[in-house]
Amino acid sequence: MSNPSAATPQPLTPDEESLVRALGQVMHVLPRAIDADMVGDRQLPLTEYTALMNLSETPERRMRMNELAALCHLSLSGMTRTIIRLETQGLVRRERCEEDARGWNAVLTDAGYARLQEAWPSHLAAVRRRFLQHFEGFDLAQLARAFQRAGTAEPTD
Amino acid sequence: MSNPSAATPQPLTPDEESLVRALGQVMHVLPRAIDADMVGDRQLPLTEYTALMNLSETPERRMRMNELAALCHLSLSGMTRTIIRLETQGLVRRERCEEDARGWNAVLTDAGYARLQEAWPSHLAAVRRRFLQHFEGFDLAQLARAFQRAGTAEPTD
DNA sequence: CATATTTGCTTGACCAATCAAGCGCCGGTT
DNA sequence: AACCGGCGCTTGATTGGTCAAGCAAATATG
Repeated sequence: MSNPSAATPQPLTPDEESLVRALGQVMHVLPRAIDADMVGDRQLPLTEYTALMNLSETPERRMRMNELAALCHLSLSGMTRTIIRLETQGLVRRERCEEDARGWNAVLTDAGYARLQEAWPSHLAAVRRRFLQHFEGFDLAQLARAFQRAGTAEPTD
Repeated sequence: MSNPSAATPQPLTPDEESLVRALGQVMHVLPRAIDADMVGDRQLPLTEYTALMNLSETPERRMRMNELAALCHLSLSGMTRTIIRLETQGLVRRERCEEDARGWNAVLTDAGYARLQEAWPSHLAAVRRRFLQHFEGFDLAQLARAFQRAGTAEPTD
């Protein structure tokens, strides 16, 4: 009767339950909404924006595919494909890596930088309006730390 | 010079910045991690689990495709396809709707209910371990309200 | 009451992501 | 210096979702 392996575990409290449901909703709605904003506004999908942005934050505006993929939360092959899309638009160029001929650098072109500058305010506004706005009065640093912990996935086992 | 339409908007504060980045990480990592836990543990992908769960919470264990799609954060066609997958496993059955012959009800079978019972603790544990755990000490109700606001997407315009 | 419009759902075409396999290049071993 | 396992990236196949078109039942309209 009190066999722990057969026992039904404690269910979530109502507050936990609503938080989990609300997070589910946000995870579904937010990226799509922001992407739609940016496409509608500047014709630049969120994935491509993210790639350009990460490149721009680097001193030489270039990065190895490896590292860029990680920063964009994309698999390596997903990153390859995104960069190809950007390359055909002339926003990025690929160069063989000097110190390792297997590697490639994605390099932000001037056109790419200009496109980013143009799209940046739109992204900023979307993030503010659709997300940050709803957290006024919260301790954002504390929240950020909690999310960083949750975002650091331990392997499944 | 002070032309507002040409002015660069205020960038995010460092705290805002890290919160946004951390949320991006979470949105990418969490669903995959929980899905992987459940598939590894119980062979039941998160999408299918969610459908079963929503059906089970209804008095007659049945629901119109419409409503179920909304609760599962899925498009209607995505829902159709998920239900078809569940149907071939015998976890769900489809019945014509009595009061409107265009409509269908997805009905949770006994096998489906059993499967859900079996998978439920695994889902619960994953949610606790990967998410809720990191928010001990937070005002969860307040957080939930903020996420509910953020999850209620106003149309893009 | 016949016809047009709308509604509920499925189907087809597509797309962006993933995983797995492949291809060169690297670097250590003998 | 020839080999060989590992690494960086791309390519091919598949998947799970979306949107748009289709179909049948329902409802509104003349």
